[in-house]
Amino acid sequence: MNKTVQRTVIFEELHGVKIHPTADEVYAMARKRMPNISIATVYRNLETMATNGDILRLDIAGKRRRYDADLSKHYHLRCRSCGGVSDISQAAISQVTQKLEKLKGVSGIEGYSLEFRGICEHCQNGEVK
Amino acid sequence: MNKTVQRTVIFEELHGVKIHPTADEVYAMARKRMPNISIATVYRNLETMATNGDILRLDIAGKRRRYDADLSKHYHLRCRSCGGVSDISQAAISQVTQKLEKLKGVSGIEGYSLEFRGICEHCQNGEVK
DNA sequence: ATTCTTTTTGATAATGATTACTATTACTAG
DNA sequence: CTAGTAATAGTAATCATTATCAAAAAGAAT
Ligand SMILES: [Mn+2]
Ligand SMILES: [Mn+2]
Ligand SMILES: [Zn+2]
Ligand SMILES: [Zn+2]
Repeated sequence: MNKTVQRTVIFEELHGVKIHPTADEVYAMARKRMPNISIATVYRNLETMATNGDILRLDIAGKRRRYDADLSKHYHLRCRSCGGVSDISQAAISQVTQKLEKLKGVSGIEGYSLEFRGICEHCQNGEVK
Repeated sequence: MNKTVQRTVIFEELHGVKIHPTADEVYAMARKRMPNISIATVYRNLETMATNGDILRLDIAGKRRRYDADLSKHYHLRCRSCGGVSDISQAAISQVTQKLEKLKGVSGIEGYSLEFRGICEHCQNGEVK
């Protein structure tokens, strides 16, 4: 992992925002400091950083991929209208959801999805799919 | 919503399997009964049925979209290795997860994702993004 | 500092899933 | 049956992401 100006700019720009930007949005931010940076460089580095655990990759439900420089454990609220992502702290999550159920009209929260990840029975047994 | 043979075939094929197929997989199944059916027809009808609430659309984490004819409330296990989806009943879910944490080696479950859906503060206030 | 080796970049092409388009065909009400 | 509407087959377009690759930059070794 060599140090490059591009890498630094991408990392810093991602750290400077709270909007959980897409690659395109990071690209737009980076271009202001580095007009010749390539969109491919942005995609490539965001993926590398995410793989290395330096940033979070937010892969959700058919929408564009977003990235998060905040590595602390927390949850996200995705807006059905604008597609944006905002944070929900882990500490607040259970309290919030219980209260939200009772406070109608105060919040737009409409539901949540729970997805388990792992290795299925077939793969555990080495069967071909 | 007219009745068409294609619609019936797609619906029946989806009901006949437990694998939560992708559009491609439904297409492959449907072709056996109707060799000239178009992939576009499969995509179109699966989307329409999902929108109408006749089937479930399983949009998960950057993977291909899958569909489920089982409308009962239940959860899914997605395999990291093959990408397949299998069911977890709602009744079993909390018991299972607690027990799985203690039974190492017996299950491949490695984590889960929780995503909230709703309208964010900005959109609730009618602000442009 | 100079050369060599490896990594990274920028530009662009390719990919792959989904969606859009359109002329033709199938439904369905009357 | 016929007119009017909806759906289909075939294919093109879209769009986010990946892949490719020659040129440039970074790091290591002299
Ligand atoms: Mn976050
Ligand atoms: Mn299911
Ligand atoms: Zn919003
Ligand atoms: Zn599997």
